[in-house]
Amino acid sequence: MTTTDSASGVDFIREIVAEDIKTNKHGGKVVTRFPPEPNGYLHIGHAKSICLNFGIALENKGGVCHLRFDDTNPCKEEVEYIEAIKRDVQWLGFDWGKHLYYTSDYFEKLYEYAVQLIRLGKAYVCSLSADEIRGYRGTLTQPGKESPYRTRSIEENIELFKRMRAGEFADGTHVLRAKIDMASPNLNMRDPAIYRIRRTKHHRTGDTWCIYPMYDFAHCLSDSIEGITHSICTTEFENHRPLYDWILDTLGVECHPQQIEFARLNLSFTIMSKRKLLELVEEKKVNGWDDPRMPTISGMRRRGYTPEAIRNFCERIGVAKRESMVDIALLEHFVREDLNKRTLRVMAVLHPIKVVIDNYPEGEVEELECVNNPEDANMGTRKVPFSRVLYIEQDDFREEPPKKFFRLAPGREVRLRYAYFITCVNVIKDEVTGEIKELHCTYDPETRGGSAPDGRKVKSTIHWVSAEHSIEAEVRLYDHLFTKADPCDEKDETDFKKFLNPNSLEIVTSSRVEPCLAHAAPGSRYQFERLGYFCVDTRDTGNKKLVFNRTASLRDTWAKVQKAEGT
RNA sequence: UGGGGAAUAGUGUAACGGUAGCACAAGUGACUCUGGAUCACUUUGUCGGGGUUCGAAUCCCUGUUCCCCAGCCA
Repeated sequence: MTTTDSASGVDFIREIVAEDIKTNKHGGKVVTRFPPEPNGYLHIGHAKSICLNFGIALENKGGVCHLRFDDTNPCKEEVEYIEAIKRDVQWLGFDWGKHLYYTSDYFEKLYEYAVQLIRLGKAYVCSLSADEIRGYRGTLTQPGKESPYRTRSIEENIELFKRMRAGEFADGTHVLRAKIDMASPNLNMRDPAIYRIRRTKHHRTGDTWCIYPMYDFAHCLSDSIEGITHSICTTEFENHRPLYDWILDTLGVECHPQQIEFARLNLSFTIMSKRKLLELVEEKKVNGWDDPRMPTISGMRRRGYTPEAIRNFCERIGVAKRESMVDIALLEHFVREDLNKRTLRVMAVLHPIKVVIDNYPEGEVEELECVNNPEDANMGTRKVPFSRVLYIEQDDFREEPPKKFFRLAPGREVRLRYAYFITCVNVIKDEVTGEIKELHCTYDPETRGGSAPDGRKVKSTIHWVSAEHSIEAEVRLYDHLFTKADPCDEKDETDFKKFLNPNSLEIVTSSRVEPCLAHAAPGSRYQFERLGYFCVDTRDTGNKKLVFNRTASLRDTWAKVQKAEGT
């Protein structure tokens, strides 16, 4: 695990933690938690939080990080999400050990805390409707009005709250509210609701409860119950901290964790809102939560990302409070960096064009030795069959080569990687359409393996496969999900879908890959030489079908040249 | 015209009164049997205006801009 505190300073949260350890604030303990709501899949923004929370626990002796499902709203939560979240955290490389918790496990305790709050005269049952409560709340600039139910006696409140629990009231008829200050400039302190009635089956507690605690009430107390020392969350909860502290102080609990806020991750050309991601899934704009175009952990895993790459990314982006938008190129950099070191190189031709080597003996096949990974000699070599009829990439041939195009062209000699120098001698076209059907070339037998005894050089090396021996595969090329760096930067909340990239998925159906890929394991990763990093799709690869997902393309200087020349 | 936060190269993030650094991106060159990788070099920055100080990204004053909050969501 890479948790090296690189050259310069640590982030402000780690600074606080270090200081607290030094001053023995929590008896020297460090207990953090990652508290997802099981209402969707985890995304790269969650990965940042996971790396932070588990990372801090790992870096400090005796540190622990809990995984706690914040399941206080049964309307939105499902078991499927719980399983997915656990899988994703584990896959990222983190271990909560025995510290797996659910807020719903604390429902009884939380109920008792609520009763205690009532006894203290600090909570009351309010029978205003939701609309009325909103009206009484006031506005950002005007104070709210006190609810007429605010003065109910403690006894009456306890009785009513009991009856709420007993299911005597319909949804929405009553709510338990903290009695704080309707004139507070912080709207969260204007007698926030802390329990509501919801006759919804809970995915874990079933029909046991018909009242459920609100986040503000449940979260701080769950932290306290678990002995959390540092409760790290995102900046939108900063306004909630006074309430977090008020509840714990008012109840006088022994453990009062410190809430610390950091800025959530924004990544260019994608979105990070669980709600919006759900929308894409439900409206079939993508093929599920694990669609390789999604910024979800499961999507990235299916796309071929490695946990190491994601962790390195999370470490590099840092932790701070300012709102920011990280360039998705940085994420892509870290996958390439990791995959470059670890993947087997193979040859695959995405858009094949037939090449006949005129002077190569018909029927002959030779096995040529290819390096598996030039970055790592330990990965060895493999044999790849070569024969008279080959496929090369359409892009690697130009009948009329532009300037700076180094690849194959009529009369030009190039190297077939690990094979021979070939020279294009003829171009066969369809008489009607003019489409290039096949290329005829000659090879130089002296250049076997890829180098010329006479020392002559070629400008380019291209990849190839033997027509007869190669196998067919489907290759899925992905591009950014959105065409706009910040798709949510619009007045209208629904506008983000206008910027969905229509070309985010390109399916190439008749690619030809090296025979060694015939039994490639689902999920295994490769570099297709000169093209990019690809992995075998775990969902759609079957007996008859081989499907590859492009994780990331290789850096392409030629594409840059073309772009610069405007061709 | 309430309250809470935040402003450092194109992007992200350090520097905690003492040389503004790192990564990505961009550019140049070297090398190369991947136009990959690698290596070297380069461009670009402290939100504005005042002040304190020998010295300010850092401290003070002031202005500006951006983000969050009026769910019985989290």
